[in-house]
Amino acid sequence: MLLIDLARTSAAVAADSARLAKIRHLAELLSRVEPAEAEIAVAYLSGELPQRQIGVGWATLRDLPGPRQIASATLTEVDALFTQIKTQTGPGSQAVRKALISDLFRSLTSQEQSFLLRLLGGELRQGALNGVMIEAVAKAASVPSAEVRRALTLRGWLPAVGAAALTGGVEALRSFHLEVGRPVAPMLAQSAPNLPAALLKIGGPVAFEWKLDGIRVQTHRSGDRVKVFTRTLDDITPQVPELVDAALSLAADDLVLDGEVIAMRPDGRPEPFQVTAARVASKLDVERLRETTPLQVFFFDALRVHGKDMLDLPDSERHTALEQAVPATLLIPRLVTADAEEATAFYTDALRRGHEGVVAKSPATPYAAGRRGAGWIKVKPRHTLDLVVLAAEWGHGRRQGKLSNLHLGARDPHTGDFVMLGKTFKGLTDELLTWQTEHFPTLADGPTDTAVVTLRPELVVEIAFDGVQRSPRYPGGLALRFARVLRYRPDKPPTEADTIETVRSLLL
DNA sequence: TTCCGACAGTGGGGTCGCAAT
DNA sequence: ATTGCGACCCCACTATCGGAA
Repeated sequence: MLLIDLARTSAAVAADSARLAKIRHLAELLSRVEPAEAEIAVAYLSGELPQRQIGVGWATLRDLPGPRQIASATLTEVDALFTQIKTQTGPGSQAVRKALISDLFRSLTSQEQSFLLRLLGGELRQGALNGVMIEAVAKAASVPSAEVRRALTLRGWLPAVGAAALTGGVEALRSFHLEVGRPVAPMLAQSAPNLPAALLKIGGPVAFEWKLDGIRVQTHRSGDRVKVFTRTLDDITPQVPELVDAALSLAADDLVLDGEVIAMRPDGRPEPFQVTAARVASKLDVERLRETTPLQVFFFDALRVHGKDMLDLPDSERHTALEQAVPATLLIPRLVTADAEEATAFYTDALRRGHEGVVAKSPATPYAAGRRGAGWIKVKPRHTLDLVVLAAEWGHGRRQGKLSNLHLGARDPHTGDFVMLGKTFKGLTDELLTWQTEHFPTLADGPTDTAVVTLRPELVVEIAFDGVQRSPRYPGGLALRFARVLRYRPDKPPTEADTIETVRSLLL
């Protein structure tokens, strides 16, 4: 199949806003792809590469050659080139990558170029990713989408599942099993603003567990072989030897566990997320890091114990099996209750100990991997501050032509100036975006046709955020975590905005 | 007819390892 | 030695479609 076929389909998908129409376009193409190219087609049209990453980003994609008129590139050829690019390494490799990409682009039409630019840039922007592609695969292969979903849960990689469905139908999909050593799509949580809301969503008794601010880890053990995967199914086994040891210390030797790994201080309080993230990302001298920044693992779910798959069992049964297989020191604290007061005490205790919050779980739900079902609901405290808008950036994609990303500042009471604490584009409605775009030019302190439009510090905005972290980037050495807009405060003058000292006092 | 679950999109800060400067 | 880049860790929120109620 030709790349231009995919590029045309992608354009048609982007042009139709209805999901069912997108699915029709995708299914039409998938139903005529050769078996050998099925995985490539499913990958490209859902924004992935069969190679996952090939070391090419936006910087490499700048200043590429112009298009030609005739489309001739096949999927197989492009895929082979991407594999070649991925294998480049060592001095000079970046230049080779760039040369290979340039050669490819010289042979492409403008429609093919546009498609690959978005694909390699990681922003397909056709309104169809995994969720829509699952339906398209099901339609093209004439199989129920539930079968595709089930296989995807167990395999964790849609291009492989899609290719299996297209070439082998339901039978091929049913051959996917939980395989020890191969990661499963992790179950994700929804969020609720507070405990009562979480209790209400689930109803009946609820299992509450501490939410630790660390890194999600899926741990597989078969005999003396252990593998550890992140939320995005990347293998981090070499970086977490403590976790490998913990898994090997268990009596059960055929298991898959879900948990969180986190760096703990000697006094038992958790390190800030930055410390855990740096530790887990480090690949050099892990043995030394093990002493300076030890990791601890806390398991909260069991997908397989003693060789028995438990994904379809209710949470309460999985947890019973977990308790039997894992000592209490390796378990996340958990309380099952229907009582709001007990739940509140558990929550405040978790926060007092420095943790992020709690996750409320329905004892009845199976391990619904890969979907944010209502089975798990996270609850975290929310802080707010009144900050000053220092600048705004022009948006991209559906925010093209709108002033979007806000630069936020806190007041310095000594100088009267404002100290930048980060940016946010979250929480803005279309109405607010339109208002900003019309109103901000009247506040502009300079040109408005630049990427960043500087404003006079006159507008106060109420911002919600999860916490304060140390920043090497901003002048105050502080940044807000997960900042989002709640509302503008035209009633409040900037001289009454919150101060940098208030923000600093939140860094504990 | 209305409601609501699922999905895609829009990006945020921090950190690492590697290659280039 | 420092900078730029790609990748990946954490993540909130809104708009939209279309099936469920």
